[in-house]
Amino acid sequence: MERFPLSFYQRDVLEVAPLILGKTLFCKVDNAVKTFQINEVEAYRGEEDLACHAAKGKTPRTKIMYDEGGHVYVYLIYGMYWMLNIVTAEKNNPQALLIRGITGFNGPGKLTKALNIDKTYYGENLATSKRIWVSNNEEAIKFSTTPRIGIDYAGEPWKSKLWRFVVDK
DNA sequence: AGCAAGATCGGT
DNA sequence: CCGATCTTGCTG
Repeated sequence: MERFPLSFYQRDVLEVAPLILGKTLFCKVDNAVKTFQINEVEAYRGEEDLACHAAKGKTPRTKIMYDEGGHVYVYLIYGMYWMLNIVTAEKNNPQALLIRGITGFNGPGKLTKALNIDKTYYGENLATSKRIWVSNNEEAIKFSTTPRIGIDYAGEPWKSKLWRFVVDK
């Protein structure tokens, strides 16, 4: 299956989330390309979403979210865990999907450690990168939604939005 | 220049 | 529940 082009990511993050669930993530680890199924993601949707880093506007860290969808947004949290995100929507509409789970690794900090993902992936283009991309497959999946994890500080209505998408077992 | 907080995780 | 660990963005 061919990798998704940038256009796949250039629509609302709430549209991309269910579409990307169950799809195949390719990542080069120790010089070998490995594949994983994406089974948990969270949507962060624009400056109005107080849980989204873009709520603070465009900064050196968040500027990639203002670029067109299909790029990678990586940042360090708690001084020790890299978070892997995929930017969605059109240019200047800052949205991103946090990858929280893939086959074999549940938890956003654990999967980036397993894939050796760090700040050097910031801005990577999923349509042309040689070390990370996503492709379609024939998987038929069902999913459930829940509130997002660890963002209670954002308050209502954001902390209650059902913007965490999980593949059913 | 200094500081508080954070999209986590593993051990008590 | 608590600590590890350090970048970021805000304040002064």
